[in-house]
Amino acid sequence: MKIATFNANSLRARIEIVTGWLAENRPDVLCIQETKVQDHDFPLEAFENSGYNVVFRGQKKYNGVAIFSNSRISDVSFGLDDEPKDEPRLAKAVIKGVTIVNTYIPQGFEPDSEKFRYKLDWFERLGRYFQSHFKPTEKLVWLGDLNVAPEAIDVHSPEDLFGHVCFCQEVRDALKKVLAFGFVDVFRAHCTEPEQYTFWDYRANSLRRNRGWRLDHIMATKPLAQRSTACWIDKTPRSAQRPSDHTFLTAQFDL
DNA sequence: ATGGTCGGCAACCGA
Repeated sequence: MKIATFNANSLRARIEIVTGWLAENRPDVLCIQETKVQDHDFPLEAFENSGYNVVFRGQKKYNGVAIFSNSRISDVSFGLDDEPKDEPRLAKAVIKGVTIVNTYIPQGFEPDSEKFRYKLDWFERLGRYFQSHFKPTEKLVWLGDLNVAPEAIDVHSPEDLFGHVCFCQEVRDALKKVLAFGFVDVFRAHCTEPEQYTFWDYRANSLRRNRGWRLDHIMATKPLAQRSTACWIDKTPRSAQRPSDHTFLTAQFDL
């Protein structure tokens, strides 16, 4: 079973990238973040002949999540339990007996901002969400744009970025606390190499200089992680009309 | 050098 994640930064702007990648790679599940489309404008027609079902929740301009699958999608819900639920940031579903939680975690703006406090709270609330709905012994995947680089190896310049909202100690501790539920970082379980990035800022020519970050993740509970056989990063083709600043991250499970 | 570039969507916000 192949499970993948991609931050689209507008699904409509990158529809050919997504349909093309699906056709070529045929994952069982593809989770998307930052669809940036309201539900009544979701580009369903583009996927009509793709062989994929899709569930989604969006809003105007920002955020938005979607789950694609070539199998039946059941037990669908959106958002955290308490207010603000942030439905366009969390999609949950069960596919082939695996529970999928697809999140677009708030980016956090700057360390001294209200938005960063909101981000840290979001991790706390997500930790409670996992505790109250699931057990670490079940087949559960938490994936998406988590907006955290877990370790120094996961950013291009750890010394320079230590105060950043996606790398500072507070946010890494917040991530660790959620992972303590019983999640394994599937990519790192298979690859310990440095410079394995999933995101490059559009600004400052960061892709050319490989000034990247590993912010997109596939976390799996131990029983599931033990069955993972590979995990890899596909860069979106820069030759595409509209390339993306994020990659497709895929995990393969022997299920 | 504390900038830069995208996307949405119509003046800036968010990343």
